Amino acid sequence: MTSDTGTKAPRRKNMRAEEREKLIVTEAVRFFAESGFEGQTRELAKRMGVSHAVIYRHFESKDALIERVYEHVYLKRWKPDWESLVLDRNLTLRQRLTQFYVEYAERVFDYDWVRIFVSSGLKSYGLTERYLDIVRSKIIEPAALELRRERGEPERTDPPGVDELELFWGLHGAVFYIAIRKFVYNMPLEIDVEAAVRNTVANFFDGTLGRPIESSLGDCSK
Amino acid sequence: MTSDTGTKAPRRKNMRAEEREKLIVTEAVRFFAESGFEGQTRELAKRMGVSHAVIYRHFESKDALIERVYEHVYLKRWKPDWESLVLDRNLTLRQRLTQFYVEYAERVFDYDWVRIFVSSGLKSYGLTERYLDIVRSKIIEPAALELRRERGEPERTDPPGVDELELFWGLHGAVFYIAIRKFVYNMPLEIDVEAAVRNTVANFFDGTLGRPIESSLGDCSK
DNA sequence: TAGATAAGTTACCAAGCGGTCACTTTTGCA
DNA sequence: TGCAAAAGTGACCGCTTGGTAACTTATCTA
Repeated sequence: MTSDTGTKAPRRKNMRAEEREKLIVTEAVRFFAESGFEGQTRELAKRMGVSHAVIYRHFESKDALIERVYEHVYLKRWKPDWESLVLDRNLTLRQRLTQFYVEYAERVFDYDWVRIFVSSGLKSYGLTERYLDIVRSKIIEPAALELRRERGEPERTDPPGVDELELFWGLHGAVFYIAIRKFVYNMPLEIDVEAAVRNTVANFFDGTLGRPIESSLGDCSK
Repeated sequence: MTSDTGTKAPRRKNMRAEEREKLIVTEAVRFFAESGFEGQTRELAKRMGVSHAVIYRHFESKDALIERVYEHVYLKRWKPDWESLVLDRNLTLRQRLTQFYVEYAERVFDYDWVRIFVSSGLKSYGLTERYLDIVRSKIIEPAALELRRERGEPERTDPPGVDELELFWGLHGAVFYIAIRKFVYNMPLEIDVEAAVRNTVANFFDGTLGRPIESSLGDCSK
């Protein structure tokens, strides 16, 4: 019956533990992004063409797997360069934030990331809080301080007040909402994401009344 | 054993169907907002001090109940006045949008509404899409057309282009993100919501550079 | 190449869950 | 006051689901 040429050909390929674990995490990211964390391990296993017991050979529990998914999705995407970018006084604050948000959107605005982020916010394992702490301390606060200078205010060293922070949370929200519309609300975005981000930052600085409507190519690099 | 005074006192109170249904929906709204739609009917019933079969006497299925929750949460909160408010040329566009978003936030920014809205976005029953259609056609598009006039552009009748719409989606996002931070990400908002909304709208019109940082009392009524 | 070890499978458990049904209790009304 | 209809209960069904264990198959190495 078997048509192989004498050498016992394995019907099934085994993967090395490490490789399989990686694959499980990768698949799980996409899977949980689609189904939410209620998605069943059997379904996930089926996607990999494997029995669901395999998952439990490599992960202690479903929760342990979810933990790994978090790590993979959150921590791996933060670019430490961004922290110095915001402080780089060779550029205007507007240039810095434009570049930051364009790069940020590039790395973070995808189906998996956005949905898992929002899902876990609803579940509140405390992970979104931790992530947003990073955003605040590395981006929002520094930007608020830089704005003082940009505006030519006298040098001060006191930490930014609530209103100064709120301002930049507002920008962050406007940008992030682009991703929410696309990946959570499933609204068709007729403009490409980069252009949307550029426009959002531009409008943040200039205001609506001070600025003509730009084409989607929106240029604010200078 | 029974200490009542002779008249057969009912051990259990029955509710009228209509009243019970209302109570179930009310409780379900809060319950699903907390637990997501995976929350069990037994748990929900326990909160009402009732067996879970009661739910199935009044609702065909869990899905039917969820449907009712949607209705209750979404449709009941839209104020038709808003549609004419946006068009009211006795006010500046800035005044109109400030008032709209302040009222909108007042009605819509609560734990139940925001979480159910986002949850159902992730599940995509198509309901968020329908809701956002209302926002677009009643607020975003009219506002975009009014802005042309505000800017003193020559009268035109063509529908607003993508970029004109994007601009106002940006404002909407910045405002809504306030609610997301508070009820989804569970971030402590140190500023009151109305002030945050006012500041967001003000910044939308003036831009950051053109405007001093305001105190949380942020006044932009004139 | 034998056999130890790692990877994968099948069958199963026990708890959870949506939903139903026969029954009891309450209540409105003739 | 008595009784039929409405409201509520508890036990049960069957499917799902996370998790386990005994077994089979592949792979690495002495």
